[in-house]
Amino acid sequence: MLDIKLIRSNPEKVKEALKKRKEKINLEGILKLDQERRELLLKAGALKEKRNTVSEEIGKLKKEKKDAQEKILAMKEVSTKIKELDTLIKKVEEEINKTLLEIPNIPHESVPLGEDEKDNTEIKKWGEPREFDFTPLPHWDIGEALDILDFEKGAKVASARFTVLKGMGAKLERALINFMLDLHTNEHGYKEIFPPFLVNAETMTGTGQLPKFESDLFKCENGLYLVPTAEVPLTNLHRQEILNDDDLPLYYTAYTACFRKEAGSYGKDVRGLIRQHQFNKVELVKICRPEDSYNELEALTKNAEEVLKRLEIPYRVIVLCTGDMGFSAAKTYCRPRKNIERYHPAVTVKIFKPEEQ
RNA sequence: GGAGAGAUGACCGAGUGGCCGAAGGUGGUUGCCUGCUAAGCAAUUGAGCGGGUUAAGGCCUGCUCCGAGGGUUCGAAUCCCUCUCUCUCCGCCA
Repeated sequence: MLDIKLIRSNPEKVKEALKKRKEKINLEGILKLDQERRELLLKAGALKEKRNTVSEEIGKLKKEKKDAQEKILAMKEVSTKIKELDTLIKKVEEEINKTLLEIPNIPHESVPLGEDEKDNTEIKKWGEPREFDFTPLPHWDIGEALDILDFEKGAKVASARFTVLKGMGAKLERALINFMLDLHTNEHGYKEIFPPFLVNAETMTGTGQLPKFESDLFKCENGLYLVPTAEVPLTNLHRQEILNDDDLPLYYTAYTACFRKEAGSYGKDVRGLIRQHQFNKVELVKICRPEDSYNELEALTKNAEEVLKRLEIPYRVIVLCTGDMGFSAAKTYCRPRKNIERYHPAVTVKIFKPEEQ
């Protein structure tokens, strides 16, 4: 969420950012509300000052056993007015806050301008895709053939977009989680965290999932939400805390299962493990000084790339354009769900060999 | 689920209607001292939101904040109601 002060003092910059992101949000409205709020604050403040001083006088008069009735009556009226103003201020503030939560982050200047996926820029490619002298099968066929993936059972015990891992498939999943956590904790200096998989609404708001993207989340009856990524509990570990400069930067890594409703994706990626309601992820989060954040992002991306290098999976890193970035991002190397893009022989050949399309 | 206790500043901890943004201590910062030495002395040290002023650092000023929200009152950390969280004991489940 952007600071209202930034918008107030630098409206052109914010307008520019919104334009880049293809967001149609009217800043004039919020600026007017902000102005209104400050005017009301001034009025209420003056009345409160009066109430405070006169109330003190009343206290003194009473102590001296003098009559204070007149002043009490006058203050009664003032109090009523204050109450009215306070109610109004609260209403205006709620309105401002609501609008602020709808405004996305300002893109970093290095982010390419663009509309959508097709305008993302590739900045790095690693590894040679393997050559096959046959047509490779997609993972869902191989997985079922090996009896390590079972999509039908997933649908049976839960629903579509759930998968049961069996035997070596389950072991492989567990091994990958351990491999990544070990790598990031032993060699990259991250602290391992095991956070709750369910979080409250404040936490979801802290990372920008709420209020705008509630329909993407699974919500429990008691009001808690299933985490869509470990980023949510990790970044919220320090929500509304003032961190000591000496303690920065903080590097956290965590495994969680991730839960996403995938609303509006009917018919997309219906096969295989690409778009699941539940999947496993090892997340990297850094909390650092603002001036260091872009360097830290570069280092973090390298840490993530290391996983793919060691697994010998060819990949490419793309920087998302302004139109394709996530709501609260200022710069991203990840598309949702794809992160650093890997080479899947049967699925992503085109990305790696565009000339053969 | 039942019974009880509690929530105050970075931390500990006083405070039951006006003189409390809040005693005292710890910690932090600054200065002094330098043969009682992992010490002593002194000063200083919360935040948010506004307003004024300044080239700026800053300075002046108002309001709000004692878990959250509401209420009583001229006036609430202090009284009343609701909620949340923490702790202890009992039960239940595993």
